[in-house]
Amino acid sequence: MKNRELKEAGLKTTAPRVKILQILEKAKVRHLSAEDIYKMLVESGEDVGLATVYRVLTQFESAGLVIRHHFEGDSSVFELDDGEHHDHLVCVKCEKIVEFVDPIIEKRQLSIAEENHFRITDHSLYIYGICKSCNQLAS
Amino acid sequence: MKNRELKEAGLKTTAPRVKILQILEKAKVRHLSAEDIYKMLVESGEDVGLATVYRVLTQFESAGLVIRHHFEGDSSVFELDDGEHHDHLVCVKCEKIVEFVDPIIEKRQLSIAEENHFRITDHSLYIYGICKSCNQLAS
DNA sequence: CTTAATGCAAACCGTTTGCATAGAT
DNA sequence: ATCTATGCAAACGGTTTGCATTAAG
Repeated sequence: MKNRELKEAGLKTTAPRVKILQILEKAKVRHLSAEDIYKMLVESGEDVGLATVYRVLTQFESAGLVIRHHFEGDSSVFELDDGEHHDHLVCVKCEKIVEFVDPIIEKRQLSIAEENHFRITDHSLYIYGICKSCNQLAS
Repeated sequence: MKNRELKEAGLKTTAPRVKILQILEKAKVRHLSAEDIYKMLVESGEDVGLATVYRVLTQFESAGLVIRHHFEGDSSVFELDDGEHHDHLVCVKCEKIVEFVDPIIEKRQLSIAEENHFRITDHSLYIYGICKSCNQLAS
């Protein structure tokens, strides 16, 4: 039941919120834009406005249910926050995304912030490259 | 003379291009938005349109004179590309930016790409936080 | 019943583009 | 003289907001 998670986040149980949470949990792709989610809702016959999708995602973000990424480029993408921080390795050809965590990098980041007297709030590390399969296709 | 750099980049020597290049080279702040640059131009009495600032910056980017960053906030910022790679520590309050290079992180990134069979092309690491002075202002 | 959430359309904001004019070679 | 660059204003695309309506508790 999604109701539980919403309640705990202090959000009323409404159709759009439940639906969006379901989509985020069940989608085969982990990183979705507001537009992606909106389209999925429309396709599954839901009557939800794009504005609501944005509002809900923003609320989810504040509630810690979701993480918003500002990928280089146009729109933001959202992914479920399962509490496990990770960074991203992105294939610039096929857009495949591999998530990873590297304790050494994490530690160094903390040290760097500390050395510069910053109270760290967040960080984003994206490594861009070409994945194995794209690499094999002569380009 | 800026003419040389422009020529080498295959760009005609025009007043807006020369002026913008000068600003990027001389500004006390290394990372500037298009709007920042536009304001500086206007303040120094230049008759340049914002659209031109964007066009010129985009050309500079293609020419490798400048690097465009998409930080967390709204707009993009530009900095001179002096060929020295570095990452960024960004204050989310006052937007102060500290540049750094960490050899350990650099090395780990290579390993991670390799482990995942990615041929690395690029990467970006932004650490977001609150700097000392902003931290002291009770918020 | 009371107050918060939604849909719609309009507003926003950074950035881009079309077009007629000014400027570089 | 030729062809690119510029300024202006309008267009754009993602995101936010105002407001009347609907629904949750």
